[in-house]
Amino acid sequence: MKARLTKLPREFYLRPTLQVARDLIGKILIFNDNKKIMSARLVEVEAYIGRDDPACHAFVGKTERNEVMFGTGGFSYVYFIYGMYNCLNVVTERDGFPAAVLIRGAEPLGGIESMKRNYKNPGKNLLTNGPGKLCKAFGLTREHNGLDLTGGQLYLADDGKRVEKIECSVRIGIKKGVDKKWRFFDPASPYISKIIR
DNA sequence: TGTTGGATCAACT
DNA sequence: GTTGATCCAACAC
Repeated sequence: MKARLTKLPREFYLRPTLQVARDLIGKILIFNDNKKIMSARLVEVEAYIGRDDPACHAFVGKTERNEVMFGTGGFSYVYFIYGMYNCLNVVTERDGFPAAVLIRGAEPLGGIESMKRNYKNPGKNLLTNGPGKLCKAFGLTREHNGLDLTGGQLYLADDGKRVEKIECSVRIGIKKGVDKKWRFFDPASPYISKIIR
């Protein structure tokens, strides 16, 4: 726990999306909301690559909503879905290439009390084993769209810990492009949203 | 200007 | 296993 955190540099996000997605497993997501700092270790992500991915928001072209995905990597893309939930994405690759990594699941590390307060409905359910829940726990909304992940408010870091095994599978909850195995997760974690191969 | 459907979650049966 | 909650953006007219 005393391991030194290294904030991921811009270059990390500018690499091929699938590589970034795989490397994000085991990294730490940190969010500073002016009061408390919350952090969680990523255990599940999915890649969305505009060019040949019909499930990606950017597939149909650039719009006001997905604008950030077309920009330079290393920015947040938060969108609202199903009228109730936000999902957090990390934009990847260079300017003009639309791609992002959806954060689906994470293990809470710090600021758990803040997460519970944000979530309001503690219950026996896990706080962060799903994209919508994760955003609710962190208090992320569309207001956090387009944040620079190399800044101080929202960013990702490496604590030097290596995940023993990373598995991949088809993505979840989409209806197009389901043949692509672009979901990466840590099979040893209880915080993955679902087990599929 | 109106309609429709979505990268979800939780509460039911 | 199925369904309701509920907002925004894309598309058709």
